[in-house]
Amino acid sequence: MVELNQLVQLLAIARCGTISATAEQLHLSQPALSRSMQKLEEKLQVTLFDRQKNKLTLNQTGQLTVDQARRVVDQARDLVDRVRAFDRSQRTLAIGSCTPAPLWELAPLVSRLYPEMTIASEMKDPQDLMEGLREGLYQFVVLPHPVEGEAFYCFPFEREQLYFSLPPAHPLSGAKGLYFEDIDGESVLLLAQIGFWREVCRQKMPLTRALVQNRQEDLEELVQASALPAFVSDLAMKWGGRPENRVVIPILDPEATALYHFVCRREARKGLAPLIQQIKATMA
Amino acid sequence: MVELNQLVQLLAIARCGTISATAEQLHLSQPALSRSMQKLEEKLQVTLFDRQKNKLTLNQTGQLTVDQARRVVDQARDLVDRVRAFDRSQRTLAIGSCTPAPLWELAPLVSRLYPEMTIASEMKDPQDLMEGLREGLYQFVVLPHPVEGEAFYCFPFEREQLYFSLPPAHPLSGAKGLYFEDIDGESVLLLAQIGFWREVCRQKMPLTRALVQNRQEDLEELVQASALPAFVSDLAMKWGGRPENRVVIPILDPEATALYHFVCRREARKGLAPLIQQIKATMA
DNA sequence: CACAATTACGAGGGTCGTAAAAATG
DNA sequence: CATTTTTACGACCCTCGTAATTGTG
Repeated sequence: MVELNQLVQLLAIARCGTISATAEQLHLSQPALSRSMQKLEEKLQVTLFDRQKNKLTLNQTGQLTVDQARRVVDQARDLVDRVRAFDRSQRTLAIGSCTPAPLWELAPLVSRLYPEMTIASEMKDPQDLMEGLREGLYQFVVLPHPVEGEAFYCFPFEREQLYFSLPPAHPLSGAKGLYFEDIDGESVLLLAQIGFWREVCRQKMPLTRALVQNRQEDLEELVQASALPAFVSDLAMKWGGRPENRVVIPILDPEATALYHFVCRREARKGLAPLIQQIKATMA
Repeated sequence: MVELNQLVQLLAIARCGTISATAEQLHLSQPALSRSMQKLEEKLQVTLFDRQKNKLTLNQTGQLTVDQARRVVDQARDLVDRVRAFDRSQRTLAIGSCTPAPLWELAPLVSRLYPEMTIASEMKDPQDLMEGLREGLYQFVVLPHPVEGEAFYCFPFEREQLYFSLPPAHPLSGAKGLYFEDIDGESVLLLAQIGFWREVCRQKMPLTRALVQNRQEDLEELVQASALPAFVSDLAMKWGGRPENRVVIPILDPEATALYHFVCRREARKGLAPLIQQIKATMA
């Protein structure tokens, strides 16, 4: 059997032209490379080079060997990449969610149940999530609606209620409840990574300009420093506390309430059984 | 870069099941193989086996690696085969001929002109010869007819005349010339390796039973020991002498005369130029 | 004379086999 | 107790680098 090493060296020679230049590029001495190619020729029982004392060029057989070697070496490299990627995918549990809130509860739960796994979470549109689930990109996803069909297993597990966060001086700060359209048209402070809620906001408050902040801290500072409306939710307050110096008013539209559904492929249900059991026990 | 060696060993383990059995099959000690797989895992930065102190089985990543390794190893083996085959084809000059006679003259000529080449000659139907020429199986072929078309280079270079070889006691032994049909119906002695002539014989003497001999010596002995008709040709007599105790009578049908044509692919003409020149000089 | 390739030779690293240990059915 | 895997250790081979040789532009 030929050595991959020697094939790589042969490819390098085909690139560089001379043994000396190649040896330098490979961090090898010329004699070593020269002998290595002689060994390769012995193994193949074939002459690969035209040797003219001073000059060395690939002959026709050598050219063919280069072509063949390229395929083998590429495939060997692919092997390494694929094996590592597969191994990584074996050790990672990828979760897709339409909003951040469910992950706050789910992530600790998952990492406690599968301590050897690395948890990867991602936020996407519900549509992309379903596609990713079909392709095996996610072990499970969280959607704001149920999923029909034999191919999937699905159950609701958590509810999130959206609120307006208004400064006390705001004209509507005394209301017991508000609708999206009550605030529509005012500029609103928004966090970037809110997933699905971003779309709800666009739909229900088409006239509003969203002042999107990438970082949580920046948002909080602006909430304190400005008189602009913002959003919070029951889950956000549960994990992050109530915003200071703000009145919190529930939004009465049905779109302001999301019922999150756990969705996985039917085949994956068995492997996720302990997690599913735990979710149902914790959140029911 | 992984070692092909290790991949081969991994494949063997996948076949044999245990390290011990595999080591024996590979003529290796168990410890050596065990360490080799550990090295492979280190190289890949991946765990390939479930180890249970006493037992060792491929895990999922291992299975994937086996699949990938099979492809790489197969391709590496193909490389060796293809390179050797190509190298051999570079050093062999393959001639296809429809009958043996042209080779008697051609073979020495070719081997003198290309002393580093090994000469391979083969006898086939004209149809197969043309196909082989197109596929590159032959550098050139000898046909009993010209070939049209831009893709080929073709010229006639030798003529062969067929004779009946009859015992003096044969009723027709006094004839100055004979036709195939004069003998048709009699059993005839024939040599196996006469290529194209065999077909001519079948066409022109449909009633005759051919007593085919595989070896030249056997034929000669039977020609002497029997009263059966046989064939010779001017070329055969030129190289092998006249048959003893036989009268030789020319066959008058036009099919009993073959005009041999040299045919090569147009692209190959340049490489064969010295040979073509020599043939034209010698045989014209 | 600079440069390219090959040959000669000693040093170092890697792989092998034997021996021993640990664990299982 | 036989079987399987892993660890320990010494021997050997193989490849590497340095140095020297040969040949070319």
